[in-house]
Amino acid sequence: MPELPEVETIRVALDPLLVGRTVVDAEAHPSAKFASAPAALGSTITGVRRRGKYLLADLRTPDDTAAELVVHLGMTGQLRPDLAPDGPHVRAWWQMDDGATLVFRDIRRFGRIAVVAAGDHRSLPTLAALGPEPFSDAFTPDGLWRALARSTTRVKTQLLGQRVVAGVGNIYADEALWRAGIAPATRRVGRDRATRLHGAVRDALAVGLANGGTTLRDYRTVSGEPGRNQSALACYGRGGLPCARCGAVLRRSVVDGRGTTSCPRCQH
DNA sequence: GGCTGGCCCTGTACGC
DNA sequence: TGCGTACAGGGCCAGC
Repeated sequence: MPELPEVETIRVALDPLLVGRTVVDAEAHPSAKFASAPAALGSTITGVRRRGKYLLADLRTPDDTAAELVVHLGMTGQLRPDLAPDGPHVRAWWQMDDGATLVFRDIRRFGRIAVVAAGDHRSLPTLAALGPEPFSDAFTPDGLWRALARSTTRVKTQLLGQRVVAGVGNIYADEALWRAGIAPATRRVGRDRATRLHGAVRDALAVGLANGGTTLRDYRTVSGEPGRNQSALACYGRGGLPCARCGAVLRRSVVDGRGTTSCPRCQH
């Protein structure tokens, strides 16, 4: 499930392959989630950015206007130049003027593709309302505390909601809450705990980024390699195993419908 | 306006 | 071996 570290790893690899290239052919699955991919036809890619879990390719269209190709990888999405466009689970592809073809493969079809006018994210409400980037100056301990205090929703669900901070999914939410010593179902987070959580979010994401992302099943880098962060996880997916901090058995539970692992002793 | 829960989607694991 | 069922979960939306 690609979260910020996985999407950023993909972005870094795609940037040199795509910037300066013009899309000369494209095709998409008829589903409304993917059907607008060919709208990038004729456009030149001028940059590849990331916002939260969204990849944004800046486009200069044939009539010289600015647009964006927005890609969300969902749970099983991959962007690969080494896959055949007619292969299984391919939902879209774009052929570039250098002959390379970027293929979007998405087994479960939870991904999404949109071509929009630059900055016009009205058709993507989560992107439009995205919170601060976790490594930006806009993400502060005080801002996180205030954002969390505005709601009584469980802290893990708030992290997953993308509004208090962008780019955190189920894996890194569990990891960050474990690092901060906060129980995932907590509804009230005070200033001190928000400060701990702020650092923990950054730390968990930074480790994931340094390891090229977490591969549990489907995530692959642009070159098809798995990430290396799965062996660095302290909490997510380790239910039934001892907590690396206190030795208690990590507990598997469901928080607002999401599978969750936490330590019953050191996460309060 | 905030919150909750259901839906989408398909491969895998598991029980019978 | 084959079938049916549960489960995984990010984003969106309807309903309260």
